[in-house]
Amino acid sequence: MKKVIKNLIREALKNLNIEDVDFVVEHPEDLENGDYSTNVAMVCAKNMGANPKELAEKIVSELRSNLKNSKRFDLGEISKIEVAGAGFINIYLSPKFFRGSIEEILNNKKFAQNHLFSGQKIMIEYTDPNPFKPFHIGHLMTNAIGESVARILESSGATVFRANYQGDVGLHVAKAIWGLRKRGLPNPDFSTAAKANYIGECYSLGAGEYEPIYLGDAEKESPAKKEIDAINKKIYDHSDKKINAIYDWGFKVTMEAFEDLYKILGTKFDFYFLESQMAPIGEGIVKDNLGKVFEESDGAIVFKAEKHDPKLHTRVFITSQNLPMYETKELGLTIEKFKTKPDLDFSIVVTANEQADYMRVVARALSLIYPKYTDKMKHITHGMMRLSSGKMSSRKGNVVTGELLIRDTIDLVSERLKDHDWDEEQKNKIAEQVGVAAIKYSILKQSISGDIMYDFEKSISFEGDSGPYLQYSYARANSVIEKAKKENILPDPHIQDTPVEVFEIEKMLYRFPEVVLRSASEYEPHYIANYLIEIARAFNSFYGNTLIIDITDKTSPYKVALTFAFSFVMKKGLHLLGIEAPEKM
RNA sequence: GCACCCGUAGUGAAAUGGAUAUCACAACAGUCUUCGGAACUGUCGUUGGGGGUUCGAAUCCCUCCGGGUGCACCA
Repeated sequence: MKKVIKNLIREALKNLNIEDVDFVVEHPEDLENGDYSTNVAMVCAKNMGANPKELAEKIVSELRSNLKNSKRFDLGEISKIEVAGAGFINIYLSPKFFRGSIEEILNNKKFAQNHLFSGQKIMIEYTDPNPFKPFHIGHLMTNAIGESVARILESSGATVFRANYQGDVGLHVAKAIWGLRKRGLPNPDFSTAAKANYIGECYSLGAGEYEPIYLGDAEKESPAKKEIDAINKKIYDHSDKKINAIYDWGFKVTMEAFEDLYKILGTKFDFYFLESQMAPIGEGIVKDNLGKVFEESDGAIVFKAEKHDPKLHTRVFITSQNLPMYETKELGLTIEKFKTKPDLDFSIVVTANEQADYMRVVARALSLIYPKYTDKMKHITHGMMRLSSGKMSSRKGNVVTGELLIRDTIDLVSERLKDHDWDEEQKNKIAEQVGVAAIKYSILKQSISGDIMYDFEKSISFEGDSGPYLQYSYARANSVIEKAKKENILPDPHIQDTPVEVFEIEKMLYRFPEVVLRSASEYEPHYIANYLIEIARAFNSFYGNTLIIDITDKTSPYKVALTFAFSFVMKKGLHLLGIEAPEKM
């Protein structure tokens, strides 16, 4: 439709002998100002030194006569063209157009899909929790964003591979194992989640004890540090059977606990990469390029990125102790991804924005070594989940674990569901879906770059601008459809008897594909979240003010069709956010 | 200190350089005979300060103020 309007205007300009210009056709913020609006008159007037309003009137009368005469454009889909404000031309679509769009939504299974990434293979890495450490709400944020972006890309024609990258070795593991030896292993009867939680506590204990002891101005190495460093060495060289046993047990428990969470969250990873396996690959790359890209400095191997870009800085890749840093493992990881899927068009990594600068340095090093990957790496950074009381750190133990947040939220939902006489299993399933929706929506409703304040008191919302509100409106539409079936009123979008009024909801549903396209091109799920809130509000308003099911009403089949179209778009939209749409709640 | 990101009602957010800056929460006032009140209808209230570019600025540029993150052997 947008293209049709643009062409119409171009033709009008040609007839009026006005030079073609760049102009925009967009949806005005307020539906009062039409369905589409253009600034063409203002742009032309500026070039010609003319009065924008007068010019707009001229263009409009030309448009009107073209619409009447042209066989190409007289589709009866435009009902009104007006000049408004400082010289805007507002275009109002006709009921015929809206009714056609409802039919399109009902009949076209591929409605809402676009071809932005058609045929492309994309790997997206997100979540990245570390075994032996808690799954905190930052991981929840990365997971929600990564999963949503993955689904949006799929809906734009891409084949997406989901990847997870986990730190299975390193000091954090030694700290957790030190804590486990101090406190003993947990009760074997504990659930997987409780065991994982226990391991997280042991990690915090070890991390706390590892810190130096402060004595006035001086500081002293803690006795635990030596022990933890010794454990760390044994983990690397697998020399201690007892430690190996604890390691294998702890690794299995935490990975299983993560897997349980992914299931609740609706993520299924295709590939798992482990840091310990990336390290030797990265080391090989660094050593092969020593003297070319990397250089020695104070015994370490570094990359002086500022030589290539003054905004970048030097980073150590291999320490003076000959240990590979995270940077080196990241090199190995990227290469390994392209080795796993050689026909990958590009590879996306999703992390918090604190990693933005260092990723730029790594990407620079990589593109010097493998120029062919330069345009195939994309880093998406998001804001941080933060507490009112400063930065969250699993080292300090002041974390809200993701598992705890999910469980508490689900409990809240269960409380509200307890009066329904559905069976327990169904209730639990719905509570899970609604709880996850509340959490995910609170993350995805805003632009990914912003930080999210997590407030213990307010927690998660279920009303108004919330995930459950979206699900509620879907469930409501669904129950209307159920009732229509019973009354034997079949949805029919193209009957002659349609309501005189065009509802707000009709004016919004046809815009869904544009919203998805924009979300895909900017990697920003929040456009979809905002759009869904708008249509949910419009539908609830329609529902509240109109009787949909009414045998005596000839327009009832159309209203049922409209309800169908809404429920289709809502379900699809929720899916793109990684949120389930329960039939009832 | 240097680099990057960010300042929008009491709170959380939205807004391709476009119109009277949008939405929710909170607060206040209504709706409860129709299909699910996790709802609907209203009221209230906002672009950190100062310059500039533009027909037009929350948006672009400069500057000041305030916040966050990163900056050599952690991940």
